[in-house]
Amino acid sequence: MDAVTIKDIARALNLSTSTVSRALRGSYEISAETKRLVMDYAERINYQPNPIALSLKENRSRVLGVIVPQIANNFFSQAINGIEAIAYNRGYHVIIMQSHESLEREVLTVQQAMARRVDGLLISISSQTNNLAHLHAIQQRNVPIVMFDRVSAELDAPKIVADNFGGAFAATEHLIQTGRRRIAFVAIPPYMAITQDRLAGYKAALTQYGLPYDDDLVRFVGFQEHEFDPVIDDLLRLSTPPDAFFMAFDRLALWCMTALRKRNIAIPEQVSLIGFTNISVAELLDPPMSTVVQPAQEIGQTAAERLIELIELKEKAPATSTVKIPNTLIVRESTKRKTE
Amino acid sequence: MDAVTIKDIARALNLSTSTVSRALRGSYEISAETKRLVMDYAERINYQPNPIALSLKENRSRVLGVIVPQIANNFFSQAINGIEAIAYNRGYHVIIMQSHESLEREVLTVQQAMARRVDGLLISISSQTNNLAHLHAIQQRNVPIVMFDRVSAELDAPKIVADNFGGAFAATEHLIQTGRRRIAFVAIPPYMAITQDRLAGYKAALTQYGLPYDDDLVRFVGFQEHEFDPVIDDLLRLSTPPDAFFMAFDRLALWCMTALRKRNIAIPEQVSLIGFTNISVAELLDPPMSTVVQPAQEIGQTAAERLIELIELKEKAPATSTVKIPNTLIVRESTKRKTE
DNA sequence: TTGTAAGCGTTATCAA
DNA sequence: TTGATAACGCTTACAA
Repeated sequence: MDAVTIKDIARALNLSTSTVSRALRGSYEISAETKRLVMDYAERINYQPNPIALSLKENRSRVLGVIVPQIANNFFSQAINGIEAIAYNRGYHVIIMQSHESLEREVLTVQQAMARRVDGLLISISSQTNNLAHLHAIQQRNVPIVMFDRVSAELDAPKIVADNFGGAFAATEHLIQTGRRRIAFVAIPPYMAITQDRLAGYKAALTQYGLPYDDDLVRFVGFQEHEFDPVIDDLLRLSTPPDAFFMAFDRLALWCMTALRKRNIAIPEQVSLIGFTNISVAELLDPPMSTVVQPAQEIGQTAAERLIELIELKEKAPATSTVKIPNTLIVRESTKRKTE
Repeated sequence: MDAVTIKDIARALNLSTSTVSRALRGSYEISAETKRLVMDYAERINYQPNPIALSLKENRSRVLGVIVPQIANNFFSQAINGIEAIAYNRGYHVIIMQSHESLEREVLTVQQAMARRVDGLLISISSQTNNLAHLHAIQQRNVPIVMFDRVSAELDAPKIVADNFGGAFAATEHLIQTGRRRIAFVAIPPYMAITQDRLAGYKAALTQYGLPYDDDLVRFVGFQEHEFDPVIDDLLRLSTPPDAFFMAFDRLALWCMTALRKRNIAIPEQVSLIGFTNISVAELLDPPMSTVVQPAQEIGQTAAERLIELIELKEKAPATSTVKIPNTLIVRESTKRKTE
C-alpha cells in the first residue's frame, strides 16, 4: 500500500490537483463545500503531505543539523534532548552527527550536512578544532549557524554556553567559604574557550577573597585517563599540597574521585572535591563530590530556538551574541565541613 | 550563493542536463572526453547532487527513523552511536525520536516518522507499550521495522537484544560460586520481555546449582526512585535476609548501591552487589558493584545492519529472527570474596 | 470558484 | 554519443 498523494484525492473527487492543494491549505478562494469534501476525504484515506516534495519546491528541508563531538556523553545527549524538544515543536527534524573530537571528521561531517541541505547548523566544535574554515564556508552559503557549549570567538555566530566563569567563581568561592585555602584547579587543554572562562572564574574568586594565585596548583591534562594520575600525584607532592580539588571538566571530576579513593585520601576530611559535571551521574551515585551542574538541556533548547529564529526570519547578520545560561551549584558533604 | 545544480553545469558547458547527469554517473554511453569535461567542471564548482530531488525521484529518503524511550540515557545513546556508525557508512542518515516511556507519544512519533517518509524504522518500545497496532500499521505500508533491546513477541520483525537470559545466568552463577546462597532479584515490571528473560536466567542458575527458588527474594518496582527504598527495607527484614543483591536493571543497580550505603551495609563484606548496567558508569566511578555490561553499541550496529539489509533487498518477510548479543560480566571486589 | 501549466533537481525513456 | 521530454508530489501564477 503506497502513500496517498494529492493526485489520488483529485482523481477520486474529480477535481484538479491544484484545487485539492488549495482546499487542503484552507485557501479563501475555494468554496466551503469543496473544502469540506476534500478535507473529509483526505482525512478518511489518511493523506499526509510528502515533505520531500515540499522541500524540493520550497528549497528547504525543515531539518536541523546537529554536530557534537560525541553522542554517548551525558552532556551532549542531554543537550540533544533539549534541541529535539524545541525542534519538533516547531516542525523541524534533527539529524545528529559526531565529529569524534577530530577536526578532519568535523569537516567531513559539515560537508555531509550541507549535502543533505540542512536549513541550519548547531555545532559544538571538537577539541581539535583550531581552524574554522569549514564553518566560514557554509556561512557564505547563507546557512545559519549557532554554536553551543564548545564555541569559538573566530566565528561570527550566536553562541550559547553555560556561564563557565560564574560557575567556576561560585565553586571556588564555596571552597574558600568552607575554609579551604590551597585549591587545585585541573582542566583540559587551555586553548579551549570554556577552559579559559573557568580558569578566569577561579582566579577572580581567589582575588576577591584575597588568596594568592599559585601556578603550581593549576594543571592541564589531555583526554586520556593515564595522563591524569601523574598530575594528581604531582599535586600531592607539592611542599604545601592542595586542601581542595576543583576539577573543571566532567570526566576529570570522576577520575579525581577514583584517584583520591585509590590513595586513601578521605573526602571531605582531608580534601574537598568539587567538579563541573552532569546531573545524571551526580544524582544517581550520590558521590562525595559537590558539583557545578551544567544546564545541558537548557543550552540545547536555547540554541535550537535561536537557530530556528535565524532560519525563519532570515534577518541578515543578527550579530554575534553570546547567551550564558547559569549553572547550578549542588553542595554535598564533600565540601560542607569547615576544616579550620 | 545558492547550491549548484546540474542545470548550471549544462548551461556552462553547453550540454543538456541529461548528458551531464549521465556523465556524472559515468554512464558508458558518454564519450570519455565529455565525461572528463563534466567531471572536472563539477569538481571545480563543487557540485553536490541534491538528495531531496533524488528522494523524490526514487521514492525513498535514505533516512532511518530511530525511536527510543529516552536519548539522555547511557544505554540508548550508546546504541544510537552504533546505529549512526553503520548508517553513515551505508549512506543513510538517522532521525532520532523519543517516546518518553509513553505509548501515546510513541504512536505520534511513529506517525511523524512515516510522514517524514523514513525508509525503515528501528524501535525500542516504551515500557508502557502493550499494544502494537501502530507498528503493525506501518508494516502494512511495507516499511521494514527492526526492534532492539525492548522488543515484543507480538510483532513479526527481526529483534536484536542483549542475551538477557545468559547475562542473568552468568551473574547468578558468579554469586553462587563466590559463596552466596540467598540472592535477591529486583527488576522493573514483569510484563516486559527483558525482565522475563533475566528472571528466567536467574532461576535457571539456581536450579543448576541446586538452590531453592524463593518468591520472597524476587521483587518488581516501577521507574520512580521512591518506590525503591521500601523494597530494599522489606528484603532486609526477611527472617533470612539476602546475602547478595542482583539488580536486573540499570538504574536499580545504582539506587541499590546508594541504598546500601545509606544503611551502612558493607559491600562486599556483608552482601554482594551485581547489576545490569552500562559501561560508562561502571568504568568511570569504579563502584563496588560487579556488572553485566550490556553491549549497547553492538546492539545498535547489528540492528542498523539488519534494517538496511531489509530496505535494500526488499525480500518479503525474511521472517522473525532474534539475534542475541552476549553481555560481558565484569567482576569487581563487590563479589570477589568468599564469605563462607 | 476551479483548472492548466510551469517549476523545484534529478533520472529514465525515447528519439535523433 | 547526445538531446528533448516526462515524471516524482507539491505549490502557484495565470487563465477560464
